[in-house]
Amino acid sequence: MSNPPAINISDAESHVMEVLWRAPGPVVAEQVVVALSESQHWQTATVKTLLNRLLKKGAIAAQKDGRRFLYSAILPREAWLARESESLVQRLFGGRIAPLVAHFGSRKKLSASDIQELRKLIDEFDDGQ
Amino acid sequence: MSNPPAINISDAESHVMEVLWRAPGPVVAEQVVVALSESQHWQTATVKTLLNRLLKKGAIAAQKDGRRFLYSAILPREAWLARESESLVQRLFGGRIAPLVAHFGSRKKLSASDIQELRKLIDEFDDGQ
DNA sequence: TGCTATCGTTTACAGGTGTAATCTTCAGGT
DNA sequence: ACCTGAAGATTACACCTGTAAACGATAGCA
Repeated sequence: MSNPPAINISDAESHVMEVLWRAPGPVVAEQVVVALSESQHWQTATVKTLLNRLLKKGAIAAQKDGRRFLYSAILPREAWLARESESLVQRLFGGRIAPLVAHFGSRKKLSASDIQELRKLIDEFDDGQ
Repeated sequence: MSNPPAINISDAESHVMEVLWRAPGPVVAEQVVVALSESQHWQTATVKTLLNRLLKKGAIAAQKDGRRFLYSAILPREAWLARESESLVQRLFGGRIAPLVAHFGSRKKLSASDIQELRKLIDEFDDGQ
């Protein structure tokens, strides 16, 4: 108990994080803008704001490289996924995923290969312990 | 295409909605306060603010009953669950639930009975089509 | 050495949220 | 016919978000 204060990533910020997570190494602001130019079309200024907010939150780090900065993620994507998904499953389905899966299934969101994949997973869990 | 504008429910608001969804019929504000007094300990005024915001958003309805109002949900819980869970699965796992399930599994969040339940579900989906 | 293109920094600004306090109205009791 | 207490309505207010524009510093070119 008494975890580190828990960093909150807003929706817009998460797009920036995704770029940093995917990048093989530290990136400069402009690279983020370019990487996002397809999905989001944000001004450079917008991305810079987001980078600064993430910095302030401690989700990313910046190291000076001459006149500009190289940004890299500190918060691991895994940790973020864990918090986000667990909190949603908690809020919406009382903490159990089966109802979530049921929900998806009943809305015909599952293809045959999804089902196959799920079955494999479950088999693994099962003999996993 | 061109769905109704999509009602957004904030976190605090969702607790109020849960009360309305659970209630067998319309309820007055004070009942909501009481119902929430365990989990949240909000002042009556806070709950009223939330009820009004939900009204303005069209998520709930109010019918006059003497000097007070009876509130009831308009937005179906099902619709809300659908939007919320699909958007999270989209954002976090590219729209597929298998990785979400894998995630939970790898974090040892699944009990034996969870696994059993999941397996049953999947079997159903499978011959369901 | 002065100008400009480029970075980062600061400021902006409206709308949503969490969390109420305060104001207004009116039904019911004295 | 008042007063009071409960309901709803209005106002508050700080922080977070989305989305930038404006400002300031400075490295490199002319």
